[in-house]
Amino acid sequence: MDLGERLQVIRKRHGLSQRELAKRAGVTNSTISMIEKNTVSPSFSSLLKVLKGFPMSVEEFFTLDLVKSDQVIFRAHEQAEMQAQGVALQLIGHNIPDRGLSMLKETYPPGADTGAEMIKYEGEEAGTVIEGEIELTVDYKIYHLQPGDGYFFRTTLPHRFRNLGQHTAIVISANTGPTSTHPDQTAIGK
Amino acid sequence: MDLGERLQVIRKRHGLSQRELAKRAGVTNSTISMIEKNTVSPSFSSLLKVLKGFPMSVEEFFTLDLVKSDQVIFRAHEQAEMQAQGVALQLIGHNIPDRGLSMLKETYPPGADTGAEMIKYEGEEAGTVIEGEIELTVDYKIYHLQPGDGYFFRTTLPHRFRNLGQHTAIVISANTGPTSTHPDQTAIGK
DNA sequence: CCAATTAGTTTAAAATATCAAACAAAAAGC
DNA sequence: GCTTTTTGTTTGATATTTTAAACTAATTGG
Repeated sequence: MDLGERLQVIRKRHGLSQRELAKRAGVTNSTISMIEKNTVSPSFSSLLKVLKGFPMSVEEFFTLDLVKSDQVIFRAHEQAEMQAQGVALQLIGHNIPDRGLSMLKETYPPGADTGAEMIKYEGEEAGTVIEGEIELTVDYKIYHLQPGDGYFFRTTLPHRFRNLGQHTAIVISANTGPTSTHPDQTAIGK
Repeated sequence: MDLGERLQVIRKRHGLSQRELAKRAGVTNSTISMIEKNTVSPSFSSLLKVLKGFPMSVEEFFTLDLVKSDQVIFRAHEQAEMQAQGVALQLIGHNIPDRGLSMLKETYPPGADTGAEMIKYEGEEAGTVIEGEIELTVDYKIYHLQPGDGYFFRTTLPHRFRNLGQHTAIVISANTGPTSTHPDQTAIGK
């Protein structure tokens, strides 16, 4: 954070000399000079006085972009950074259309069963198994999911979840669709 | 601009005592005390040191919203529990509009950071912490999430995830929106 | 060209911030 | 209850910033 440079750039942008800014701010010109040269580290009160000379808020002062940059490109840069900073992401579901979102943490005791397959309205559902094992039936095809496995399907297809194992199973799921706006129905409907 | 109050609120939000923050920042506790009581007006260098203790950038510090607003996170105990045929469901987010769905399993090593807050296109994001601790910033408000806690927010708000803890953190998240149709961008963009 | 103005820099007192340590008050253990 | 720990506050010594004024350099105008 080069405070001095920041102040100087902004001051010049306003077309003010050190003395002119100092006068408006109620400080001496030497103060401005030293701050800009980073000879001193101004007190917060002094900084406030100086900014009043523009005038400019503290937030604005610190968030002002000194270099003109393209917003889109800035985003791309941020995105690259994030991956470089060690965040590992596993995409479980992909290619999605339209609709609302609900996320559920589902705990399946041994033997639990969502019951006979049922059809929800237009929507999608994705999920991943956190703990235990789950049997998933979608469109009359049977899948066995273990921790780390994920799934994605259209809720227009008949589906069912069962825990046939000996231990409790935990699934984190999210689903979209008209029913999502009615949590109760969604929950029971699962 | 009540600098003292601002610092105090943010410090407490981070769950730090004056001494603890001082230690991390490399200043004395008396400095923190006096700044918070507005007894002194800290030098910019001191302020920088203090913010490093969080850590937090100056921009973020001054733009952070101090007031509590719309609920963004849903604590473990706040989440609606539902039972359907022996399946325990915890509703984490609710009331959702329209859009597609993507689900991610996100692994945050200690120190991981999604980087500067960024704004995605129209959409929503919900999630829950499976393991470890995560610091979530949404719309310049900070939340600390622990296993069982969940969150929900509009991706039009600037947001950021960080793991400030010593252990790996795992979050299951789902998000909707136009970007969801582009898995790569979505994944990295988080 | 030479004074007069304006620019930014530097210097030694005055004002202020920071540190180290002691203080008070509350919370946590026992 | 009592001690120990943790919290935030205060105080005198030290370090830093701020001022006021002098200084340099460049520019403007006559």
